[in-house]
Amino acid sequence: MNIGEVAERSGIPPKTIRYYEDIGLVRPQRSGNGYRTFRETDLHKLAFLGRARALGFSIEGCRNLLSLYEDETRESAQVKAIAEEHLSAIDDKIAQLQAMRETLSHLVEACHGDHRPDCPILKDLSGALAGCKPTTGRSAD
Amino acid sequence: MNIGEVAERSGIPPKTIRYYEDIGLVRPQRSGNGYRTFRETDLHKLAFLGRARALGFSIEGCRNLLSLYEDETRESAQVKAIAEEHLSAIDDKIAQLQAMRETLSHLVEACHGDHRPDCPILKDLSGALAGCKPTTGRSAD
DNA sequence: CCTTGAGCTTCCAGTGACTGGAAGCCCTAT
DNA sequence: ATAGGGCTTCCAGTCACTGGAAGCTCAAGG
Repeated sequence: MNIGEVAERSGIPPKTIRYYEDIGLVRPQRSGNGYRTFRETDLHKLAFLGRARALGFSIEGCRNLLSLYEDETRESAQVKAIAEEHLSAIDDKIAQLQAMRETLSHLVEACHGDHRPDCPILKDLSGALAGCKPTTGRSAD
Repeated sequence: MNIGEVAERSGIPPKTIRYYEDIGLVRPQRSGNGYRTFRETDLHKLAFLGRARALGFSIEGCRNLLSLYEDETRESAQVKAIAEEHLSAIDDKIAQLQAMRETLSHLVEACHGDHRPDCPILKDLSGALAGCKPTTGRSAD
């Protein structure tokens, strides 16, 4: 197969496939005219990479998963460890995004969104403490 | 103030502050020796940027927010629009991550994580359909 | 046989938002 | 005079591609 066909069948664009070759994730052969020639196993590998990437694994994670996949002496614990590490990274990201979401959605709700300049979003960004009534001077530090 | 002091007071590292100057987010003055000189307003701006970045706004988003902040003729609707767009981007990311999390956590649960090579995580990545019992011989190809 | 167009090749540059490091100037203290 | 720390600039690297230019190859049509 040429690169166009693997691209279509694996769902990975030609550019990316070339990049994957560059960084040693796949090693297609070459035919006489210099074109890359992919076998079914290459296609399989690329599809594997596509799915791993879709699950958010980094390229290095994919590389490790792929080498475990091809290693018949692997222990599933190794795979699980990689996956668990990634899972916890995902959880961290979700938590971080949810914290942002929390703050931001409150601010958005509080903003009138009209033609006047007053804006609690900008007020917050400029350093005002949210929900802080200007009572008797001494506010939080 | 020199860069070190603003860095400490704004919580933004010197490198990043220089970068922000490069891309035109702040314009500190220069003293005779070539050192950057920051005023309180610069510090304020940097703190603003720090908070906006912490909420996940892109640099361009920050630039827009900052220019609205400094624009007395702004309409809060403009600010709200930026924030809402960002909020929806955050929601998209959260959804995407949660979808990954969902799949991945099922796979991790299903993996024994022992010293044997059998691994549902790799099986899934290699293209097997999840929950597909290999009943009477005819398995997936 | 020639042309045309698609498909392939390589290489270089850019993305976002920094971050690290090198080389060198400035300032203060000893 | 020297040592150090802080400041300056510029260049390169990160991550995972993506776009584009210049040029070769191949199959089909005239």
